[in-house]
Amino acid sequence: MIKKHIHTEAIQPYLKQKNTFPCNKKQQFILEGAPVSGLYFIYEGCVKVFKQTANKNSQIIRFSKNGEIVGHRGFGTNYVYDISASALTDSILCNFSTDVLIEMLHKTPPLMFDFMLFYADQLQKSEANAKRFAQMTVREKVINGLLFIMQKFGQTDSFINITLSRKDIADFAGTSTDQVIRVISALKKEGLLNAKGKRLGIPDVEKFEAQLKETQYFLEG
DNA sequence: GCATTAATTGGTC
DNA sequence: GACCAATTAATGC
Repeated sequence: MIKKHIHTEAIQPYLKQKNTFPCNKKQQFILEGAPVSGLYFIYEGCVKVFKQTANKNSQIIRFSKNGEIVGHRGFGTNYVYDISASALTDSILCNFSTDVLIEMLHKTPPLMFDFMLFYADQLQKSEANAKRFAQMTVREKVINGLLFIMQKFGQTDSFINITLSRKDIADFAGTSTDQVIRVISALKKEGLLNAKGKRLGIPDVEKFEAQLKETQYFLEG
């Protein structure tokens, strides 16, 4: 979204004010409850956005990859971040301070417009999301989650282009690590899933999708 | 290579 | 389906 505008004349001065820094795998760069420090653009890599829940569990809200932004919810009226974010792979991030961002948006209406579309889209997805979670079986949650991850990060040679821990998959699908492992090994036995160590892959997407009953569309996008 | 983490399996409630 | 314990595999240094 920012990328699309990156060559327009008007925003060049602001781009100089961004702070680019590397973020290694597992490193957390947004802490829930911490004061907002602007918005992050993912220049390279993959990132997860999550929320801590009561015990020691967490819920993964969404994944982001290069070209996308994180921390946009802290922008505007919020004083502190209501989510945490950490890198899933070694990444390169750009931080735009809230001030710079505001000015940039004011001076660049097309960018502002794209931001608006982005927010509207996010809202729509999160509403669609909320409905569908409760009545899914564990197996369906896991299948659904894996499908989404595959769709988002893509697959080469029948293996998904990212390696997530079983815990991350569980946090995303809304189950426990135990359950994820059990579903995965069942799917493996059924020949619906490739698994080599931590790497997973879907050999036959159609067959895999067919495991989901009726009204199941993907999470997010 | 060793030490720490993560994955997996099996069992109990 | 949640929780725990024991074993084994993967990973970091």
